[in-house]
Amino acid sequence: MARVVMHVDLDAFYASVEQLRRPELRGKPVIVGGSGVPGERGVVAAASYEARVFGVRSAMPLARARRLCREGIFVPCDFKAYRDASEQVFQILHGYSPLVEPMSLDEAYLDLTGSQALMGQPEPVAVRLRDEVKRSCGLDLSIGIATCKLVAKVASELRKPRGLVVVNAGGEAAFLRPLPISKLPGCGPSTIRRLEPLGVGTIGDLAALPELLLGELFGQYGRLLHAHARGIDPSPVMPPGDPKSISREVTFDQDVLDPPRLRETALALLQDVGHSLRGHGLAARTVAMKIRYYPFETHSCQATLTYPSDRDDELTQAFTRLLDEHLDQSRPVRLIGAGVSNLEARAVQLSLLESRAAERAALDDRLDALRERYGEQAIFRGTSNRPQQKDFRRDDIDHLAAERK
DNA sequence: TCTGGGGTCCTCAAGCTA
DNA sequence: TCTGTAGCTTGAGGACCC
Ligand SMILES: [Mg+2]
Ligand SMILES: [Mg+2]
Repeated sequence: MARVVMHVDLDAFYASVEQLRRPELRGKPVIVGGSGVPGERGVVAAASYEARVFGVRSAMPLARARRLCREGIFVPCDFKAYRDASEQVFQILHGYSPLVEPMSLDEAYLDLTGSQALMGQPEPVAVRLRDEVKRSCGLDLSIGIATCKLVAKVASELRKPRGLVVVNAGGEAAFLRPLPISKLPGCGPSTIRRLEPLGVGTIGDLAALPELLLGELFGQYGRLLHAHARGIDPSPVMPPGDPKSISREVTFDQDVLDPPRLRETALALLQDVGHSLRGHGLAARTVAMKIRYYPFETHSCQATLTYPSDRDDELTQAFTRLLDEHLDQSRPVRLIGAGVSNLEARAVQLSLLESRAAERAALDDRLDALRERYGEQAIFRGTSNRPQQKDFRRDDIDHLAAERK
């Protein structure tokens, strides 16, 4: 049975939240970005549709946005406000499907497969959802509905703002065909640059290329690209899981050539990382440092601990080593960051459970070594029988058990 | 115009080992 | 016993997303 996947995306989210709580900003070109410090280095996080008329776009340096839009109202980011608004919206989303995959504060996939009897046809469901979010949160959103996540996402982006686009089963490839490859999620500047010389401008052009060629050019991603261009994307809607990495970084308003200050800044960031790590009940095996030197050259390095840790002292020790080894003290630093990855659930208390698990793992290693030396059938765990092994004793037992019935 | 911050996933190379 | 290799881990960098 074909799936019913919905992609929901709030329109100009941060800017809309600002206009919602400050009515004087409504109908005006609002540009959200930075932290509000004059002269800071920052980019546009969101622009209201009134500002977009001037050519202002997300990810554009604020300095450029100011030149493009002299009458723009520049507002610093307030993530707490956006998080609060986002939570309200997600409350509503959960009323429409038990399976919601958040992609960011302003975006989510909902799996509506099999909900027709309960909820009705997908399109009227989408209209109700849109109206409910508007009524109770005051925010506009766009919706795409299709048989897979990829096509649903392209659909939701197509008629923003307040768009609703449904792509019926079987119509995926035809829907994508005329669109420029830039609309395909995952197809960014670098991929576009490499496809251009092949004469690929539209998703249809891309779909026409042999899978082998794409595999040759783009490796694993090439095969995915080939499927995506045809509207094929079997990836399931997944509930949120544990984070895979946690990091904090800052770009200085002016480049810094002062090792003690860099160190203090970085260690404060790392403590924040540690705090978040413990908040998630996780421990990290890898500690990482990121540095961006003047003018814009980024380096990263990482070290793996012998065992996972969530303790500031241990993380700090590893991080300090990275800093001492890798910081080039002669170069001005633009950005510094700290992070952890290779995360695992924190061991419960200190002990039994954990040390037993470790013992078991060590035992497995020894058994594997013996098997390598003496053959697969040589040895098994005390409690386990040889799988599939014809063993007359077992046959007898099985036979008796069957007769006893 | 001068390039944020928080993530995810991929690639490639090198070392290790089953 | 030696050799070859497949697969994992680690580390650096890059593309991409919002
Ligand atoms: Mg979005
Ligand atoms: Mg959005």
